[in-house]
Amino acid sequence: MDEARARILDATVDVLRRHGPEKTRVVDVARALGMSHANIYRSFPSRDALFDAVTERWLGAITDALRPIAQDRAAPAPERLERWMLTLMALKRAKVHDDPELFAAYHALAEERRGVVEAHLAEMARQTAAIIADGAAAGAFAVTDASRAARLVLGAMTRYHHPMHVLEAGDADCSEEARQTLALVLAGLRAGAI
Amino acid sequence: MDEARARILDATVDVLRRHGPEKTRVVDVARALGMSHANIYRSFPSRDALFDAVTERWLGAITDALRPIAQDRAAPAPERLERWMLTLMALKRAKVHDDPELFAAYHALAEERRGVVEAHLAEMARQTAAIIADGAAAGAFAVTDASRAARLVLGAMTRYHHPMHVLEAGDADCSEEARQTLALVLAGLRAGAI
DNA sequence: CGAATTACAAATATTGATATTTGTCATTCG
DNA sequence: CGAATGACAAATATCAATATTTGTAATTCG
Repeated sequence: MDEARARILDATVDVLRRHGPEKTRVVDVARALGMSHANIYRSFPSRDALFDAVTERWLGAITDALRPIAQDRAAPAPERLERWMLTLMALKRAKVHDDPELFAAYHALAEERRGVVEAHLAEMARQTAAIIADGAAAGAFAVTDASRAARLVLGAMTRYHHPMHVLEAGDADCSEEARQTLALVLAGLRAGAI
Repeated sequence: MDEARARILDATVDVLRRHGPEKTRVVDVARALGMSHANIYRSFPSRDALFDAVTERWLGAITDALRPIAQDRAAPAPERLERWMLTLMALKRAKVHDDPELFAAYHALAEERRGVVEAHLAEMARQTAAIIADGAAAGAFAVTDASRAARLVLGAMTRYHHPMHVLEAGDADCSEEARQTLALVLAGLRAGAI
């Protein structure tokens, strides 16, 4: 059953890549799998739910890749936060570079799935807050509310990780600019500017 | 002639407000003015040029409103930068609040007029750089390249002034969050983090 | 003579008749 | 009996015929 779900999700991504989200039909997905479309509804209650699941899996892969960095309590927080952020950017940039169509499809998909995206952003904030809390405990940051600081850091870096901006940047490498922006913000955290 | 252009621009904005950019026809604008559409082409070479002019005027009003702040060399740079940024946000928020349809129309319009938007962003960067340069001269910022610093500051604040994000935020007041983010960044500039 | 219009071809949008898709369910398959 | 399907009504999408709009140029208006 769960195996079936995964196969359907894979096929859906294939169709999305080729046709974009607007023109991806669940009949197309069924055809791609050589099954009747009714069979898809055994795994997913609706087209919307199928698309939600695709989006969730995509965003989940990102937070999964970042989690080890967020949890690597051995490394100093400022360095870890930089690594986390640059890895996030590199992940997205690689996706745009490898398959701009698919990235655009995923982005368009996510635009309409506010709930899924909110949950993703919450997890991103949780990971960032964990790093900042460690930094505060170690005396690297003069921060009392790690969650609030995390929200500020993610906000300040939106320009560099939001899919829309990543897509707009295309192949341009913004990592140096992002690194400098983060350096400014980290200096603020260190100095206890908030 | 220039008077005619202004009247046409006003009428275009009216139609845009009601119909959105997608469905705004130059025939509609002409009808709204009680003239033949051919007459519009005496003032603007094409529909595209008309829309460019509308966008330019909109964005110009914003930079015009901010310029006095950028040029107020009496005030200390950090304070001035904060005032500049919060004014920018307040301007946009007010526009969204007063007439969300129109703001969305302007935003959609701007999305397709890269050239006009680039020029606007360049002017924004120029104003920001002027403030930062003053701050550097006065010793408030440890910054050698004011233009680069300006780019970083605007990038870090994208989340708070980019029309798309402003539109998404709707009526929510992000100014406190923005103020804190800017405080972090300013601390970085003060500390010479770049 | 400058300001505006009507007239027009090419490009674009609208419409409504037709075909496809979505989601459900009773039925078949193994 | 669980897994999959075919058949179906309602909702959507497609498509081609029709109507509107764009941009130009020749013509009228004051």
